[in-house]
Amino acid sequence: MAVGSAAAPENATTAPAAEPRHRLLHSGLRLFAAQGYSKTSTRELAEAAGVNVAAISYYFGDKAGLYRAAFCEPMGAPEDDLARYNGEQLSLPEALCGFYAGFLEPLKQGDVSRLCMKLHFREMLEPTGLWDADPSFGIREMHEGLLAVLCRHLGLDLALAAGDLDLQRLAICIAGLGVHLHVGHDFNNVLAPGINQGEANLDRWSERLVEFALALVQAEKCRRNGKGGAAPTCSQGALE
Amino acid sequence: MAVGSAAAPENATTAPAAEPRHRLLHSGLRLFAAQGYSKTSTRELAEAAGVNVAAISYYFGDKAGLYRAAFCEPMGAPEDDLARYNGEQLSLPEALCGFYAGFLEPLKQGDVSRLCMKLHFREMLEPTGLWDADPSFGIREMHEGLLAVLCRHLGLDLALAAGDLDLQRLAICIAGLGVHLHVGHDFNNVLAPGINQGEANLDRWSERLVEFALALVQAEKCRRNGKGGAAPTCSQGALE
DNA sequence: GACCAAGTTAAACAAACGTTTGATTTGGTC
DNA sequence: GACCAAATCAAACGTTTGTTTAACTTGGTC
Repeated sequence: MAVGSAAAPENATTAPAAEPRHRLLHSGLRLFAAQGYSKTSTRELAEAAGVNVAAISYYFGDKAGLYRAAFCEPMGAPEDDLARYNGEQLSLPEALCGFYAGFLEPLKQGDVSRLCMKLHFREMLEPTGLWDADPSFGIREMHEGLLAVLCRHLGLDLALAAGDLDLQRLAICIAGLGVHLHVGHDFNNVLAPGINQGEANLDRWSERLVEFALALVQAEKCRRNGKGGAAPTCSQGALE
Repeated sequence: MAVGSAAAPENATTAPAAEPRHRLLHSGLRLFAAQGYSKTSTRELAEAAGVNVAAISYYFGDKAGLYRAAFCEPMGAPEDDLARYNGEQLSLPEALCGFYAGFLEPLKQGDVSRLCMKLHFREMLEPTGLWDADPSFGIREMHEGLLAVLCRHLGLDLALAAGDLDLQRLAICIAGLGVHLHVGHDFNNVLAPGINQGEANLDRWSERLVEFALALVQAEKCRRNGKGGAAPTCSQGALE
């Protein structure tokens, strides 16, 4: 008799520890992140977890259920991340530092968090529809939080931000620096060996990213002040 | 009787047009880029191309051969890209403009080039070993070309670049802006609708990216001049 | 018309896939 | 010891996978 993924042996009388479930979750995170959903077979998942194949459907319904669980469960609330950089009273460097902390902390915390990040960014190239279904990993919230921070420090109206494609480009580039840290992680390690290894280097990443992001904001601010009303098409960006 | 992927009907007497081969190459590019290697079946590929399944092994040996061909064939020589920004006489803005042109031109040229790019960046997250095997898409050459440009304009010794992790970080970030344009392409289109559509917007991307990259270089230059020999650990970056 | 190699086809192949089954073990209750 | 639900298992299920086969069509040569 199969158990739904929501219920399950959590509510056992003496908590006999649903370790098979946890082991599956862990091997799922590891294997899905490393080789993708399709390339990972149920038997491979079960063997890596040291459990029987049937345990997958028993605990998670099916393979997709395990993927969903591995994708969603090991993650903190998104409000935590948002609060770290979207506080009204924060200075721009502080806000950016908090923003990039969301990218760097998973790298410090070890494999589990890093693989979880990798699993999420994989969905960028190969969407399985989990982005929309799961509100917990809100990339849209992240983007709009970043827009709010930028508007506040550039003296722009947040209500007009959506149509201001140059502001959007700035936000995309600032976020892109953080994203590339993960997407290109393994690759960067080959190009510049050791650049992601050790807490010292990660702290150095944090410093540089904040400095670089500040430079981007500054460049955008200068551009906006510099051109005034001179150029014909201005803050709107041609839409063709 | 199977035909090797190298030989094949090119050398037919009257050139009866190996359109099945070309059609397979095209549907392979499209489907592999959209859903990945494993999620794409040979029957799906054949049906999309309007040919028989056996044509895959006939023209490409096997599924992996088709992937390899779709990955490598539709690409120009890498020296073209390199020459665009690594010329000794180029100013920094010119060099950066040439650098980002390599990212933006595929977006202008339509679906085929864009999908080809997507197929390549997918390998970042899910390496199939084609990076090393195929020297044509040299990301390493791109990175080192960029390092050369930066050294030239920052007044640094290229021979010391490899160990200068802060310079490496700068190069990674500059490249990351271009990479994120593709990796986050579909996503950015949702966050900021229309931002990648139309030649006008792509030209605007080019302007901004060059400005932003210049700002990054400037920030790094300031940092290096500002600290002088004051700070204990300097341009080397701790390796722990 | 015989002949040939290139190209194309439907059908079949073994292997791997995700999932389900029914029996068995486990640990606690009465 | 009887009883039960939760948990685990090896074995089998039907499907889909990548690949191969052998028959067949085509177009040009002698």
